[in-house]
Amino acid sequence: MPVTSASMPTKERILGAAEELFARHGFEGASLRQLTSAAGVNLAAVNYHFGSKDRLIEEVFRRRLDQLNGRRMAALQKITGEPDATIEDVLAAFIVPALELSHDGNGSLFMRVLARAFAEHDDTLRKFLSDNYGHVMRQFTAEFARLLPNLSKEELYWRVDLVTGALTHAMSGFGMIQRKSDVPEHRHREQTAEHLIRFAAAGLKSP
Amino acid sequence: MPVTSASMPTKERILGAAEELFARHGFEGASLRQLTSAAGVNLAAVNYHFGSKDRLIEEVFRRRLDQLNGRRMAALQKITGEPDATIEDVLAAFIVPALELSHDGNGSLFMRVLARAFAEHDDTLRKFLSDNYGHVMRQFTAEFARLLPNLSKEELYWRVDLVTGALTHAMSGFGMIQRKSDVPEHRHREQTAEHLIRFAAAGLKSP
DNA sequence: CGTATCCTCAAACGATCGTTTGATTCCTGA
DNA sequence: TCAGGAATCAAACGATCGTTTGAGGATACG
Repeated sequence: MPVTSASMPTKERILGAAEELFARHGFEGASLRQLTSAAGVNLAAVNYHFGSKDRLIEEVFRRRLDQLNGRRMAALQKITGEPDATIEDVLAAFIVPALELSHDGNGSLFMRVLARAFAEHDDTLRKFLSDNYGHVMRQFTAEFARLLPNLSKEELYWRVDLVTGALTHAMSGFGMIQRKSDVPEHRHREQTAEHLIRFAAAGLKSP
Repeated sequence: MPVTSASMPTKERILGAAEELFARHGFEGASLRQLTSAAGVNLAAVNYHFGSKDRLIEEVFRRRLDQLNGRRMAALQKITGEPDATIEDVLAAFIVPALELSHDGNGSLFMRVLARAFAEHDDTLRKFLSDNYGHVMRQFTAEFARLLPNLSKEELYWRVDLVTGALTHAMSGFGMIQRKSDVPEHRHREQTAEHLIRFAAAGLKSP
């Protein structure tokens, strides 16, 4: 199934509408009829281009996570060499790419989709995410382990999990992450990153 | 302990099955036919006893939150008088009742339902929770503000929100909260509380 | 031009959804 | 004992779900 230039707009429009409606109403709550109507395409287009609703869901994740986790891994790579890297550096490698995504186009909607994926305990979806992107979390956890040698493995998993929960919660839009009108966007993003990193670092390093 | 039992009244059996299926498949994902079948009651029983599916959802929350937030407020009340209360004390008042619920009957399933409610941005459900239980979070936030006078209001909301996210995430069962077989349950609950409180306190008090 | 391929479209498929109905059974109070 | 409300039941309601179909339009290449 070659991707022609004519088919690309339709696929992109479906993915965009899917991201928004999945964020707003959940995977089961958003119907293909709502979705294709919002995208301005025919109902059958989803099954034609993606095969099924489940495969569409996977593509929504793939489109954002390939980029997001690519940037995360690239940022982490620069640190692993440095002998004087800090917890804050590793956290920045994890958080900053997500904040860049949040302020780029409809990326913030995707963070809400991601939060839903955590809340869903759907095995198929969890396996898909684990298979394709589990290595990223493992890599970051390994780096945290290197920088926190005093922590037992159990204690480390605990804290990484708590940090993950806090960040997912915050970045999916529950939090106070709202830019004041007199603060330029890139400055706001820096401030948000500082907040999250300071909080998470304190939790990780707690005695 | 089974979620439902033939000896229980119909309303209780429905509520138990609803809690389990809402936790597992979400509010839209769990159908009344699955639900009533699991509860061993007739399909029409939900609409007869609760009026509608939405009202059933509210009752699932009310049954647990009345008890949970009652205990939280009682615990907080004991602290507000004490002049030498600590952040850790306030966090304990918030966390320990939730952990007691998690280890009591099917309370842990309810924490997953609660996590879903956070992920859903459904306005009706959020308004219901805010109207009925919003005063609890406001009371705790006020107490944090008293014990952290250096923090700006904005900074405080930030950190309280991050703590909420971490705890919701952890207590809904993603985390490593699994008791080892050689640790008695009440001791495991104490250890879990210590973990959560230490992490959250460090985040709240971070410089 | 003709034809092969990609794509779109309206329509329909069977399944399942939340809800309602009306009859029937159960149980209690007088 | 028996009347009457409470509770349960099978069945059906209209609506909506994800998916499939087959015809027709669009486009590129010989």
